[in-house]
Amino acid sequence: MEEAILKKKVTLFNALAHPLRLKILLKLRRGSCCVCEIIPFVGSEQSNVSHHLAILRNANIVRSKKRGLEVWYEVIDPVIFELIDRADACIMEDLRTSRKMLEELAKQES
Amino acid sequence: MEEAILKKKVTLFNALAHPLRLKILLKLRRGSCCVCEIIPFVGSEQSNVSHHLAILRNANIVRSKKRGLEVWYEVIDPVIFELIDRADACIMEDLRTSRKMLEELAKQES
DNA sequence: TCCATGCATGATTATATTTAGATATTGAGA
DNA sequence: TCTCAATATCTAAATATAATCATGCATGGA
Repeated sequence: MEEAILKKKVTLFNALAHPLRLKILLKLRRGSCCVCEIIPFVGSEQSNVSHHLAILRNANIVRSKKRGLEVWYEVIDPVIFELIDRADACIMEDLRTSRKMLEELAKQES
Repeated sequence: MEEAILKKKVTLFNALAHPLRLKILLKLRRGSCCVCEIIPFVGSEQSNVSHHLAILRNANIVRSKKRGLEVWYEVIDPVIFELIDRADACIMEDLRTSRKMLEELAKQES
C-alpha cells in the first residue's frame, strides 16, 4: 500500500470518527445548508461546529461557499454516504451475531 | 440516529483511523496469522502492535485465539474490507478530481 | 520444576484532539 | 461610516491517544 494513499485513508477515517461530524454529515445528506442550520441540529457551540466543519473540509469531504452573510456547506462526493452505510452494515452484522450468542446462552441456561 | 449506533460507528471508524491498524488489516486480509508475523509486517515494537491489536479487538473487527505459545488473529467479518475498499474509492475519486483541476490550471496558463 | 518464548498489560511521557470562550473577519443594512 | 450578524480563527484547559519501557502471565520444553 502506497504511503500517501494510506495517509489519506487515515485522514478520511479519522474525519468520520467523531459523533458531531457524523451528525453534520447526516444533516448534509438531506441537502446542502448553512452553518446556522447545522449548529442547532448537532447541538453544540458555534466555534466547536466550525472547528469540526474545518476538519471535514480538510479531509475533502465537504466544501463551503459564502452566500451573503451565511456560509453554505455541501458534501463533495456522495460516495461518502456509501462508506457510512457500509459501516452501518458492519455494525448491524455485529449486533446480529451478538444477539445470536445471547439467544444460545439463554437456551443453554433453560 | 440512535445514540448507541452512533457510538459504535465512531468506534469503528476510529479503529480504522491509524496507519498501523490499517496495515494489520492488510496483512490479515491474506488470511489469519500469528502476532509474530504481524510485527515484522508492520515494522513496530511488539508492545505497540499488541496495543493496536487490542483496539481492533475492542472494535469487534478482529478476534484472537491461542495456539500453543502463539496467538493467531483473524478478521471477524470480511465486510470490513468492503468498507476499506469503499474508502479507497472515495480517495481515488478525490485524486481524479484534483488531477482534472491541475490539468485545467495548466491549460489556462499555456 | 525451572527457564525461555510469545504475547498482553500497566505506567509514563509526549503529542494530538476536543471544547469553550474570546477575538477577528466579512458582508449587509441603517 | 457605524453597527450587527454569521462564521472563522485563536487560545487555553481538559482529555484522549500513541509510543516506549518494564513487567506479568501462560505455554511448552529441558
